[in-house]
Amino acid sequence: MSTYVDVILPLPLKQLFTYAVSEQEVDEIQLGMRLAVPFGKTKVYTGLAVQLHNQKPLHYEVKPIEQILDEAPLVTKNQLQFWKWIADYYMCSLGEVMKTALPNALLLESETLIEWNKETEIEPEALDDEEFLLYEALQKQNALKIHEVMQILDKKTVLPVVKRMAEKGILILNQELNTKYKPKLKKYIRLTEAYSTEKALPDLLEQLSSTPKQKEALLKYFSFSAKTKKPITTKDLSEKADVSTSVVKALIKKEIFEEYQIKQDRIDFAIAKTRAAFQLSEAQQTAMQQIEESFETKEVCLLHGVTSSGKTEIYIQLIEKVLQQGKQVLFLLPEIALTTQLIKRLQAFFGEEVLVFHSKYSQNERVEVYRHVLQQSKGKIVIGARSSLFLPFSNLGLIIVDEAHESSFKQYDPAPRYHARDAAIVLASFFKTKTLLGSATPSLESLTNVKDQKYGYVRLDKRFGNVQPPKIELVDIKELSRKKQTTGHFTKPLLSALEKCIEDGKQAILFQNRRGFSPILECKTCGHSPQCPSCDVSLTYHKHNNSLRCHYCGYSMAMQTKCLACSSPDISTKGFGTEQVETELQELYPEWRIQRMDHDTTRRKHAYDRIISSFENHEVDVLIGTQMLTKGLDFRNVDLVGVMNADSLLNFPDFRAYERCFQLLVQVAGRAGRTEEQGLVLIQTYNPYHQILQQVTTNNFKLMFKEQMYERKNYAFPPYFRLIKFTLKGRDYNRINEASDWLASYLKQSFGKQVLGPEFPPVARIKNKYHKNIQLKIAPKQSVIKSKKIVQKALNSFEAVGQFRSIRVVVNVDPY
DNA sequence: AGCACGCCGACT
DNA sequence: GTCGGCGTGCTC
Repeated sequence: MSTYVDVILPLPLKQLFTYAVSEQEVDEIQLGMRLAVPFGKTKVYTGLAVQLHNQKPLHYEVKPIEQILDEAPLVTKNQLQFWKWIADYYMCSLGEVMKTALPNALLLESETLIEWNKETEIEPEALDDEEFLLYEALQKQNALKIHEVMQILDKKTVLPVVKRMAEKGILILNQELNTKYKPKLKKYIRLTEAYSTEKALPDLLEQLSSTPKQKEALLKYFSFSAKTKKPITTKDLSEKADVSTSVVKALIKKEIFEEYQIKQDRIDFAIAKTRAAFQLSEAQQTAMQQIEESFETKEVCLLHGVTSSGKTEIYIQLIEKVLQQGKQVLFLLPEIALTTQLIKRLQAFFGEEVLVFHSKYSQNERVEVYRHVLQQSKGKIVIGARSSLFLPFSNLGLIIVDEAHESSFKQYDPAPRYHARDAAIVLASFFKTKTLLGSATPSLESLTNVKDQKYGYVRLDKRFGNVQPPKIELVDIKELSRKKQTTGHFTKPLLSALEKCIEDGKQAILFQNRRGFSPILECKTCGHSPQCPSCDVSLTYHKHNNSLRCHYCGYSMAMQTKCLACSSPDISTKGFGTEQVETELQELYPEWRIQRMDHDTTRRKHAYDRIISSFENHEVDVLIGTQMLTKGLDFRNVDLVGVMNADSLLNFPDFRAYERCFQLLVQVAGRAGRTEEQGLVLIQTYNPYHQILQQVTTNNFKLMFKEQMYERKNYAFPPYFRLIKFTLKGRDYNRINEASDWLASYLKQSFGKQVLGPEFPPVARIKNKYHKNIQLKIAPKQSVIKSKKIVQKALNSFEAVGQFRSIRVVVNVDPY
């Protein structure tokens, strides 16, 4: 008989924890269920049962579990296997994976609630200041949480005070277990039991003969429920019977009707599917066949299709085939592309078979999607951001990763720092199924796998309906500026092209890869520029609220009119962002309708949709934006795309900068001319002869690949070598230096020259913590598993050094 | 991660 | 002299 259960706790701790279970509980517990368990002196956490056994732990007292939270497993065997792979490969704990994998509302956590002890008589005069403050607060509110007490008393260590009061019997402390998920309930009405038989009916009508409106409502109720067999709300009934709601309320009062509640879906499924038949073009059909052929021998296929080549139609056909086999489909997209047209198209076709899952959903909504997937009750197709990999699929038949080159598929913070594209392939293999990667600008990694015959490859290089690719031209800012043919940040060719475009009744997109007004403010007298007090960066000027802000920690201060160092009023700006582009253009053309789309203008939930649809409806002439513009948007009426400054993309201190610049520019260019007329793309730059920019204008993907691969090989970077990046963080500058030197030399014992650094990143201090990086390169011939074992050993030894306890090490496998 | 315990500087 | 800061260690 098993009497112990091992659980995963949603904490960054490596081990499992063992709890005692009673005989009765053993029968109820299945692996994959959640258990509420006590942890430490006060806390209760949600643990996940992963093993039942009867080996009594030797070195500690075992605590019993508190409660079983599920009636059936919430996490499947497949998921657990996937969690283990993620934890292993990305070098993090299972607890961290659990925290990412389960919707937050399923992870309850206990919270100490502080309540007034009503039994004890209190004389407010006898209380000290802090006690009185709490007394006052508890007059207004029944219960306080610890962090609320912290705010009221305005200090961090409140527990001594609270405990003292609890001992005196003034306060009661309660551990509140909050089951966070709350189903949404809606009130309906029905006949009470006394009247729900046929016999009671004549009696009832007789009783209501003197109240015609009530009788009318009752009759309408009968006809409605006979016809539809559906529940009805008070409001609906009163509308149907054309009486006021008070008439229905009166019937409730007479106990003829009663109210009851039904759980509601928060997510609207009321989308009718059309399955409008469409014909694939010849090119699409060939591509489709090639994909299916490649799936016969290979696990992964890369669909390399230029923008608007009609990849979506191919996806739809493939999904349809998988659905016919009764299997599930996972469709992964970068977060930002999720609110767009693609979803609408899939929903229009598949209707309520489509479930959407992304970060703008509330916690409760996510639980509902999770449960639908688990029970396979609704929606066989899940469209979601990277975290939807963790949904409880049981019967997956295909994974599609669209825009597979997107670096946002890599999670950066917190752990697990997984890459959704790579993890998707592993997940698919657990289900013995296939992965399709789609992109207009595939990553060098994926292309290398194609070259090595690991992936299949299908090319779609004709735009759908034979739309011509846009004409791409470079504009030399340096030369034009010498000839005085620039206005602000606009060159003359760009302005004339804009004018022509707007005159023709078309729309234009301007791309500037920086938000805000201008990144750096500089005093012309002394050269000082305002810095963030807790990070090593200059503050960015934001014009709309006249402030200076730090993009790292969010610190903000009012814009200064005088230099903070020398009080000179002569302040100038360096560099420029979307806000400044907007201002300049609006000043030049006051009559144009200009809209900005960046982090700042899309913060609210529907802001993004609103901007997109107003642009689609041609309520806007020029759209100015950051990267956000490049993600899968399909605008029909755009004739011109202008890139304000391509150089800012090239000058990143990162080995992927050129690749990324190429991808970004090709993606931006793809927004132009998606109808019959050929679009124009103008790229402003100081380096028109730069090889990458040349390759963009000639659309020379092959050359770019060849050259970049040569560089990667030369400098031993991915895809040839694998990378693991270590970031050490700590408040003490000297300590961080010592610690990083220690870890680097430890690693060098095994890896020699393959260890780079330690080195301070460009921004060495963020939120008052110093950062220092070490990079480990793993050669193609070296075993990744063995290397990771050595790394783990190094990290364990590092943690054992007492002096380094205050330093956190972040491990990032395959960093982006 | 959170939380308790324990050791030192800024105030009554 | 105490209170409250933070470094250290532990959690089944």
